[in-house]
Amino acid sequence: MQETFTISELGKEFGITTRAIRFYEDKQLLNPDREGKKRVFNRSDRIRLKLVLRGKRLGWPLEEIRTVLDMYDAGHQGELQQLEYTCRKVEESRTQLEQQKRDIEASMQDLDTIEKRCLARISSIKGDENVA
Amino acid sequence: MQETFTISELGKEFGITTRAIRFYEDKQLLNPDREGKKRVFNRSDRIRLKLVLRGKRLGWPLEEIRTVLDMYDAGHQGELQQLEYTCRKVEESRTQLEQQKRDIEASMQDLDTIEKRCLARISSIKGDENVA
DNA sequence: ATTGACGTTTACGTAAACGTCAATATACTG
DNA sequence: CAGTATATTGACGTTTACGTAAACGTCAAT
Repeated sequence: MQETFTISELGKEFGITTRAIRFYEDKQLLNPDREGKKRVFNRSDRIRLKLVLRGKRLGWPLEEIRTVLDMYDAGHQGELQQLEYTCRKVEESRTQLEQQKRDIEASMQDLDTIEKRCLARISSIKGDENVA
Repeated sequence: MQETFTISELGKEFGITTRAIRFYEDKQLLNPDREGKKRVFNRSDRIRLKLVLRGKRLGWPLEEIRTVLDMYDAGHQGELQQLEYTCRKVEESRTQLEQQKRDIEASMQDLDTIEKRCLARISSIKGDENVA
């Protein structure tokens, strides 16, 4: 595995545009090094980008993704105040994830119902075809 | 439980504005009856609205929510073509939900890690306080 | 008769999350 | 050394999902 990555390498790997990556940096989600003017992403930057995309798949706004990313760092250094704040944020995120999980379960069940109805109707149509 | 609902009743119940509800109607997510010009929502409209909000919590765009809502109806009536199309759409949604579920599990684990680190640091700080 | 609570449509405003140029620099490549 | 590829920073455009008035109708209660 490489040590560093260019912006277009990461774009290709994750199927996003370089514009998007620069936008994430602008929004403080990423903070790559520079060689001259060029961005140089290390492995940790790449992981952060992965986390951004995971957050996106869960429908989180970038602002919220940023606070989660910040929690990763905040766990290491910081004062008591900060650490306790982070703990509360962790709880909030957990609550939200649990809600999303329930929503997924419910949606899955609904999909099952829909599919069963569809398959039943399909086989009834095909059955009629055979009868006719 | 009431038979019908006004727009503001539903807004209050679900904590959204009437503007949002009208917007959902405009985007074909809802189709309430009218008494004169006034919208009259029945129980099924209310359930559709619930489904809309569930979709929103999962981060789906309204357009996608609409196709899911359409699947609920498409299961009942329609021709073979339509039914098979719906089945494929069901599969797509299932795949996406499974991805989201994986993302939630991963996020949960990350939150655990973060919290443990935080609690460890907190107790170490408080411990130092006692020692000092 | 008017006030207040609710409803309507029309229309412009806005924040988020990029897309899409344009102009420019830098690097390697034949 | 010209050409091609890749990078940069603006800056304006676009889509989604509403917010926010404005201007008006309706109906019950004071």
